[in-house]
Amino acid sequence: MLRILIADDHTVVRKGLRQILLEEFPAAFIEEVADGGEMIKKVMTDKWDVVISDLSMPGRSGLDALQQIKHSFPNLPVLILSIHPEEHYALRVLKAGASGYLSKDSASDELVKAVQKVLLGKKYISASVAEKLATSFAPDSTKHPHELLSDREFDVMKILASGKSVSEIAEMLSLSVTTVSTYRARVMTKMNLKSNSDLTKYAIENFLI
Amino acid sequence: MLRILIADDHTVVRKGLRQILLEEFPAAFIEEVADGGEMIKKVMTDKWDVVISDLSMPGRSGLDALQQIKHSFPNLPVLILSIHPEEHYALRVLKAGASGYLSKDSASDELVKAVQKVLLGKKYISASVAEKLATSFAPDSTKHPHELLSDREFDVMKILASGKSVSEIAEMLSLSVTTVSTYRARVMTKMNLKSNSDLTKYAIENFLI
DNA sequence: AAATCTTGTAGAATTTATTCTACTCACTTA
DNA sequence: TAAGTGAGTAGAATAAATTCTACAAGATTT
Repeated sequence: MLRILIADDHTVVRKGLRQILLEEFPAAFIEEVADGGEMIKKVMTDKWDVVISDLSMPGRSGLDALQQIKHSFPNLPVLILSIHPEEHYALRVLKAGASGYLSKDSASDELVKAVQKVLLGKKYISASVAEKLATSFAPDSTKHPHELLSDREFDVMKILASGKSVSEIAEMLSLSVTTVSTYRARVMTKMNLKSNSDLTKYAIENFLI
Repeated sequence: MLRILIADDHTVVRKGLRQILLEEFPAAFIEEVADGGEMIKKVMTDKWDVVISDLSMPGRSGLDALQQIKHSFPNLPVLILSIHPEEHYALRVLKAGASGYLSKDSASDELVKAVQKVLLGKKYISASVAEKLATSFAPDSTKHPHELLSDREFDVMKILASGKSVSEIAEMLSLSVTTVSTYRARVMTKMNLKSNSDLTKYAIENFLI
């Protein structure tokens, strides 16, 4: 019998997952837990065919729990679910040993497909994650993206992240605005971001400001 | 027969809600829609006893749709669901005419209780929302600058903080770019900030994004 | 009831930012 | 050593954002 463990702190989401899975696998035995700690416990005591876990749960996070599970049961497939768009976490999650990463707004059939795939021991990789994966083979991809920046680019990046406008920066550094814009464009390409606010988020997360 | 309309862009959440409601109201007729526009359409064409809607959906937001619904059907109870903790949105949502505000991590029985209550024409107010309500009558209730913003301004502020450009927002909300710029200017004045990155910082610090 | 403020909306004119291209100089690499 | 690459810099053309103004509908205050 197919045994599926669901871990998510939202009751609504657990019920929804259960429902979707039961429609496809009517004979499955499905159990639900609400946080990472319980998930670990269940994984240790019972046998499962697949675990579907939220990434961000109270207490021990999904990622943390994932690593621990993988340590004890390297062959147990774990699908990670998240409210975050794929681009931010997918890589990190796959590197930690997950068999797939799905954002919570995926359609039901995507979930079902993913489960079927990982049950065969394969990985489930969506198109956008695949792309991300491909670029991650670039030679210097182990560094933090901001380490790719040249000095001037890095300067401009930090000042932008702090909230200054392109023309203020041009004034501060005695450069043409177009020069600053060029730096900005290069920064955005290298760091794979779009807006100044993305920069601010990045800088905050990485303690650059 | 009890007729319930569910609006949420996440399939998983819709299924979960349906499941929880069916357990309590086995005879209920439940329909699902995935965005604010569809919700409006359904509300206009059919008769419902209660609407349960997500707050943040693509396209027309839940708040926006709520106001339109309340305009046409002042007596149709609408329960608003959100992933955000109650304190930030509850007041705004209730003021817009919702019958209750629940965060998505509420337990199933809280949802059921809320539905039962609003079906009687009453409001569902959780303890923490009640407290918030009470303090909102205190004279000094403008601690957080963002509470000064109008609904539209608040919408735009959040989207800006998340990194979207003015023109993307205009597109998303079907407004002129100049309108969005006007909102932005008003937001900046009211919150006494200068750049979009300042907004991002603010939003991160105040858990709005 | 009248006067005043707030909100939602946008146009015209203007300011700012971006793109695309390009040039020089230093530094690698075949 | 010749050729290619990356960094620092801008200009012209274009695109995006802002400002200032305005107006109607509601809400609030006097």
